Amino acid sequence: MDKHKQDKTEKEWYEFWEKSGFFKADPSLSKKPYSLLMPPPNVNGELHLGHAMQQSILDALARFKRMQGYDVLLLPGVDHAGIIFESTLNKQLSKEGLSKQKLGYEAWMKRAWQFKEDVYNSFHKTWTFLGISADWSREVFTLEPKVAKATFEEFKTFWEQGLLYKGAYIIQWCPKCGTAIEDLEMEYVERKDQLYYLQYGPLVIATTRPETKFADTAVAVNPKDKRYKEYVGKEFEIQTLNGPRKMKVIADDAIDPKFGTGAEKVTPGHDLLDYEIGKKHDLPILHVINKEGRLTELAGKYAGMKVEEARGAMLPELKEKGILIKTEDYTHSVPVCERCKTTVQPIISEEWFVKMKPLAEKALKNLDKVNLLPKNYHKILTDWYKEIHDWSISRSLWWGHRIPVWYCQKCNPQHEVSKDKGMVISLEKPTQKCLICQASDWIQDEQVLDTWFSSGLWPLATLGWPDKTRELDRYFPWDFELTAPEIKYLWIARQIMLSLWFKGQIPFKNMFFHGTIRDPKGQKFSKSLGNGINPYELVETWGVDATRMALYTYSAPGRDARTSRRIMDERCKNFRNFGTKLKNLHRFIFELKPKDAATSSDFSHEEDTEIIQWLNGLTDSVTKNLESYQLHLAVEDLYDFIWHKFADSYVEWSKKRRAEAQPCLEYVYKTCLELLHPFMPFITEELWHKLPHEGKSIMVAAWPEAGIPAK
RNA sequence: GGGCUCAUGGCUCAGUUGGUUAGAGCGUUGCAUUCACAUUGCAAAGGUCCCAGGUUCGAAUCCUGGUGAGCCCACCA
Repeated sequence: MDKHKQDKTEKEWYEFWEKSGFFKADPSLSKKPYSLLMPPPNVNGELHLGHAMQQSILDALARFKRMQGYDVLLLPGVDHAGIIFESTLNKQLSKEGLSKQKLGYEAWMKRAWQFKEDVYNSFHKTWTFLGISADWSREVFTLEPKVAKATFEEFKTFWEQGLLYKGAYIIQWCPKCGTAIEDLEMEYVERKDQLYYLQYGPLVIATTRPETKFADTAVAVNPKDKRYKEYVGKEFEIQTLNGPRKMKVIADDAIDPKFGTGAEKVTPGHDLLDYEIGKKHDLPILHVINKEGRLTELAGKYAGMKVEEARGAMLPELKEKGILIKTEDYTHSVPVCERCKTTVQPIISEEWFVKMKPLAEKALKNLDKVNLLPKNYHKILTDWYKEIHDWSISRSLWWGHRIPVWYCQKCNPQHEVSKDKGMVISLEKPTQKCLICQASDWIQDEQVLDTWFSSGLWPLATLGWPDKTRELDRYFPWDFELTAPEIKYLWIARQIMLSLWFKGQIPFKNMFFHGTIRDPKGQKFSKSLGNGINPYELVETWGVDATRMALYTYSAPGRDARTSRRIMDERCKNFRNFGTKLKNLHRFIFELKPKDAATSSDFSHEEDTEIIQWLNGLTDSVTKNLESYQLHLAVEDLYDFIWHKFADSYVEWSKKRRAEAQPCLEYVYKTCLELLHPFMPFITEELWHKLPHEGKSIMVAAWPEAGIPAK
């Protein structure tokens, strides 16, 4: 062994693999395909420990299947992540004293693409140092033309099938992000507020939001509530800050008689429940909150104030006019934007929607064709599909796929949406004339599509759909896909619906939900809490292979993990030591090989038989556990075998018959490296190269099979 | 208000379809060391597998109830 030969660095090995073309899918007909789809991380911020685990899992499976002789496609990509991308970029801009408005569309877009490029490069660095063996030649970004084409097809098809509609509905609006968001993009925070009791004619109602009083159009009670029976259907004059107004008392089942006084003000313009009540009772809709979260002219002298500001400002007047009877402390959950934590305002806005019921029904019928891990996700998704509601797909952002709808300026200045209005569905500016008025003055819908509208097509768009490509034929449905649990509805449920709807097939055969890595208290890691662990630092301290191994120990499907930098260090250190063990074994077996070492053996010595039997057991269990995606078990078995059974037991025994045991030592050692390669790609490659071997790399060595080795 | 998941030695976690003295790593204690490896080896201590019932020849594992923790969903005015 040439001791002076410098070992390759991890970066050099990575380049060697990449240059050798080992990462590329090889659609030659002789090999069976195995496809894995990388969940595209958001181009925003850095990859965290969860990403590192997710991608290490993908990589282990890809390497395993490759060694088994499959044509493996591990397709990588990145998501443009509309809302969170804009919010991050705009935050950055505001630090420079800039803003979206100040820059204007063109300049902002330029900055956006630059920002995207920076994040992209940092992702690539992370992927490289983690050793991810993805086919980079097929990498996809969700804003590229390929995805635009697929998204357009999706939109157009929905339109033709009558599943798409646009209209003014009550939606959740984030004043800070300046866009509609979905329920799924909101979270609730507990807040201590006041419950205000207000006089409404003869009744007293309780509300946390007195500022919406300006937009009330009725008072409602429960029809079974005896206290108020006599008032129902009657109209009363009530005192408001803009003078007296007439208002009707209506009865609706949705009112909880136990809340407050049992009587409620109804504000159809700014409350989801009230909107429904308003629809049923044909109430007018008033707007007192605008899209910036400020009160409208309807609020008189309070117009222009922010919601919470106005609430405080109007209290003295309410009290003075005798409208405010009393206040109570009240703790409740307030909906905030998941991205920027701003209080969400329900308002009426013109948005696009997709009718989801038929898609959900199809998904329900086919869900059992997807192997969901852990399998209780079957019920979780089923329950969601059963109660699906329409998908609000428009966002008032710049970063995203523009809605491919063009309005005729001349005959449809209101941008109305209907088959007999001047509008065209088209990706590019239409060249034809308006069918209604013969003009050709087109203007595109200003909004962009929800990120998930394109991400939902990820399994299809990445393979070139709607074109009938060879890749789509060969790699779809995907053999394996994995994700974090928090996007099970936003992403997974939708991928299933969309694939079934457009392709008639499930998108993936195996769907793996990994757990969430949390801090010791069980909280999620987050930038704001500052409790994050940077995978970079772990890799720098302990090496990639050790870090990957530590992550695999947390990879049991559906299991959350609690950890800390200290615990990660502990685990990483352990596997770093394991790596050292491997190197020392190599030294013992190969560098200190006795001169009279046997060159062949029938492995009939009882110690040889024993270790080979154990090794066969290991091969079977690692193979089985990889095939059932239980990487944590495979890693445990490998560790136990190599350290305790092989090094501590067999190698010790072998010392008394060192020369004779050589073939068995070599055989067991080499097999171990191969079994370990999917998990610890770098060290196994480095050591394997120092062994007598056939082939260019352990990456393309054949996966071991249990059995008596050939003599 | 519904639903899901978890509860195993000081800490972080394994434990396949119920089957002999319940495992690992870290930590702790003792011993060893010119031996491939102190980034080591050997050994030891440490668990009524949350509680109470039930099914079974047999339960950490299955069922019921309870307690505690976490998560998800829902139009908490």
